[in-house]
Amino acid sequence: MANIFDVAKRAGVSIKTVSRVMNDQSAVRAATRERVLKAMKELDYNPSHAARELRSGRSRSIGMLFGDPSSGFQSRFHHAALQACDEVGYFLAAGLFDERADDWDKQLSAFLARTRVKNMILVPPLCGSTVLHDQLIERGVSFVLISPTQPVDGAPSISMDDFTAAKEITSHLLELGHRRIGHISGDAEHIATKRRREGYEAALAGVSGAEIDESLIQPGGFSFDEALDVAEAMLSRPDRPTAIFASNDEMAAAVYFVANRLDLRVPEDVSVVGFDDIPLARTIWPPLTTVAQPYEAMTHEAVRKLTRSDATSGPDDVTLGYELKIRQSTAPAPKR
Amino acid sequence: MANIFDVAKRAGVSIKTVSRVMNDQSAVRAATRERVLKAMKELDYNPSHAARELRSGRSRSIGMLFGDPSSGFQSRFHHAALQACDEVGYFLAAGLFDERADDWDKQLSAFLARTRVKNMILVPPLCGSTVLHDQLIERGVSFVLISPTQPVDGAPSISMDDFTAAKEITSHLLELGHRRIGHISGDAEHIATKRRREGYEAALAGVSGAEIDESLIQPGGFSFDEALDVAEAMLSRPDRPTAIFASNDEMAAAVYFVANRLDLRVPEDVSVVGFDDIPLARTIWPPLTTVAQPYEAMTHEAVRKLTRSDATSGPDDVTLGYELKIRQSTAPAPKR
DNA sequence: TTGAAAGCGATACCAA
DNA sequence: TTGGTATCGCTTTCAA
Repeated sequence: MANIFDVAKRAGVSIKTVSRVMNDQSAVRAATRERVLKAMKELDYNPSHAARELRSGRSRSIGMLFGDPSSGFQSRFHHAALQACDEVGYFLAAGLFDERADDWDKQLSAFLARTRVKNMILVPPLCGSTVLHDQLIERGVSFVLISPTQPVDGAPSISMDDFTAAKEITSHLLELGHRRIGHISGDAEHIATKRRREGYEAALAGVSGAEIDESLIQPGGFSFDEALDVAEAMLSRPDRPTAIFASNDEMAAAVYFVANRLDLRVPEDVSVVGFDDIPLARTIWPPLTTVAQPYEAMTHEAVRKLTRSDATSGPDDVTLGYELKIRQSTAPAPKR
Repeated sequence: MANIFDVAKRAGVSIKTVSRVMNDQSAVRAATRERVLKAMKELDYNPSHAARELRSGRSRSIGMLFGDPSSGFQSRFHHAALQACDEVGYFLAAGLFDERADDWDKQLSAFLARTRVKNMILVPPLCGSTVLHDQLIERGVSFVLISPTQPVDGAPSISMDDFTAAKEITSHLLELGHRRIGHISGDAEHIATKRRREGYEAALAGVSGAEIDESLIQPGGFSFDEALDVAEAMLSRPDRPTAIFASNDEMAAAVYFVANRLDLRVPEDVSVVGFDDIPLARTIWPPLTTVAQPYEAMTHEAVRKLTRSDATSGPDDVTLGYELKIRQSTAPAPKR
């Protein structure tokens, strides 16, 4: 495998010039740069990332921590991150992280020590831990938050417009004639929970017959298991809602689950909508109407923020668009 | 961050001795080793993997390629691999791989060039590509196959006992009184497809009334979308089966999907069993009876084979145990 | 059993 | 705009 000396020799320059070309430094004449580039291509040159990392002290990896393995949410981010890192020639250093463990700070230290990453992308639910943020700041690790619980000083955040999306999907339900619409909200600490709930309430506001009923809004912690109980309670009521908006797809799956157990049909007896568009959403019956998060765009933006030297470019906090996926879990409200 | 010199100084030895201790080389007196270990701990020493890699020319990463992002199957392997690599101080280099793309050999070259991995774990469906194997062999990359399509010379393989598991889960159906049991098989090229089908046939053999009906055995390519059509055909027959054994969970989900569309109830009208135990299996309604693959054990074994220097230890091909997960998608056969 | 010195392939400082 | 050379932290060879 060719190294920098081979390239330098072939291009008739010094290794330093080759290095300059690789690192996009300006002080190289265009003609020289071309020669070097050509030599690299001809030799199928690939810089040794070990050597670059060793000498520069900078890691060319971006860290990402994963928790619950069953979350379709995280695997979509993983996929997007792999893509985004590829494109900028970085590596993705994935780590496991058990949020429920006591020694999570040890886990973090070990991860940082092993990988030496200096840049991380934090996705929910981990991105909400202030203790985690403090540790990272203390260790001089930069990070970008995706869909964060709350803003963190000095850390850019990337989100989608949860409020509008929630409002829109709730309006979809209203247009179908639903007036009693339940909401299973997420983890109380997460800002998306609040935004989605607000969107839901905003859609309801002013629609006659669709007044907000606090008892129809219950927390499900973004968890399938937790939502099971909430859905059970909601659907067992004599005045049960004709539609339920779950704050994520896993909780929507829990609603399906309970509906089936109670012999209610989706969407004939109860319409269900979710949020996220994880793979599950199109695999269950009926295919779930939901909001597709811009996983790819969010992750690309995060990687860009972490790798662009002109860190001042663009605003610190970015909000990206979503897509409403109308599938078959919603139908006109049943007559009573 | 402490380096090897700091450790050497503190332990009162040369850096070479520290290196020996790190690399588990025998030629170090026990007392010396202890001193070095103590110094490392006190200084919270973490060797620079960049330096080790650079100098030794060996990559400390194990490569793993991921295809279809929606596969719960792959995300379970990813999780297991992350764990297993952690334990032996290796890194997981994950790569994206589009099997349908024409330039997949370019993708592979790029992956190998960038990461310089010399060890890979190949999981389905990628592990079946002979072209991939040839490329890897040509490039001097060692690999372990998990649940391979077919044996590859010189590459150890790790599988589970597909035959017995399939036989057992089919027997479960027989015990419930089912006699017409459909089978949606997997990708024809994959050996697991064959083994599972054989297990299914073996269970049926000799059970009166449960003779094999070739028209009840149809290929679904391990794919949700493909299985949709097959399930539709099978469940639309006047003499439709009372139970279906799908060769993986995603295809079982497709059976649920179609059953619902046709107004058949699972398990009252048709029992369904799958294979793999992906996260989906317990999230859909009713929870799917399936075979849990030993993801963690398989992956650990693969990592062990790749990292243990005593490569001769143990047989080349290993078969691991599975677990039957009886859930609620199976019920006694309906009377006709 | 231990140590001295060379060198892996880049980057960075200082000169030219 | 370009090049020489020290250097990052470790492993390896050779010698003691």
